Amino acid sequence: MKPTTDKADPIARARDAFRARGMRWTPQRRAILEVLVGASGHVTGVELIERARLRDSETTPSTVYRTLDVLEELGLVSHSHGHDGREEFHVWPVSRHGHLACEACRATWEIEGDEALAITGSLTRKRGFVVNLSHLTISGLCSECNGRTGANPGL
Amino acid sequence: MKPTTDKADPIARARDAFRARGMRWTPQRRAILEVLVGASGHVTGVELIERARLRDSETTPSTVYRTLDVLEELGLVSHSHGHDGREEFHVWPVSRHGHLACEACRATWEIEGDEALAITGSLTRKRGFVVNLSHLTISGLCSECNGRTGANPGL
DNA sequence: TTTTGTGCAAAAGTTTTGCAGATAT
DNA sequence: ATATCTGCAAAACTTTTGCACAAAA
Repeated sequence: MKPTTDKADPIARARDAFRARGMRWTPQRRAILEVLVGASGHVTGVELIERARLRDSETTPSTVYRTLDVLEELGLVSHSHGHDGREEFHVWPVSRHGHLACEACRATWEIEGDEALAITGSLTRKRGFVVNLSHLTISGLCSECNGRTGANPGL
Repeated sequence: MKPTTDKADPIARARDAFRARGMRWTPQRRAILEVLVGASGHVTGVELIERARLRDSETTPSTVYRTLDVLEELGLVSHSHGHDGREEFHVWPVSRHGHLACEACRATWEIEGDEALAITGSLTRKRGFVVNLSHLTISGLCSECNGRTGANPGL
């Protein structure tokens, strides 16, 4: 039989992490975590606010951003910035993959497996640098756009 | 003897690019270009505004941002976003290199040569994807910080 | 002279902050 | 009981936009 606290449940782990530091486990924090866990890939601050409101209509922007700060301090979440400059958050990089983004058509693909290894490998070997794959977005031109782009003399 | 228009001068080339498209070459645009060319690495929008003002005190934010848009359309400048979310601009990626950034100590290194090739190579071969190196920042933990970091259970 | 660019001022959009009241422990 | 959170409202900041005037070609 299972214990009431499932050790594999990320939400439960987060709750424990909060409590272990004397911080409180509130409905808002739970809602925000649930959204993050349920999201595949990135979520912007604004999306997070909207989705969290669906679960707890009282959730306000300030709470969301403050919670995200805490989550990031706890190492449970990390954020980067999209091409529009807005923050993009993601939880527990369970699926350790990066992204490939075409600057022309805006399409994206995931980078994982061999490709990921080709990128991280040399840096790890030569520099001892551990790449945070989930934070990685490589941009450029995809094969389709590469043909029909005449611009960018400098790139 | 040299021609009056030095073909190697990036400012002159920019001026020609503008005029070739029926766009005007103004003191403000010149000032902004000079700042960009004179900057090593990235400049944020706000920095650009301040520095351009030193050369032409009349320069306004709107002009700076509008000029940057144009420069980007012309392929003379590209931008990305720093970890604080602000835009970071850089001119003519003459030195085609990416950046490596440690999330803990914030130190950065350049990625070029073999390392750059290791990263771009597989993507080009397998996907025909042309990486925009000058837009690339790989983050993670450097060898020094990697040892002394206990946090980030998920990373 | 005509088209394009600039300055000004206000707006937009995301994220932050202060404070009084509410809540988890 | 009390230290921590939340909501609210206003502010902070960067970037964008509209419009009348100025300047380049």
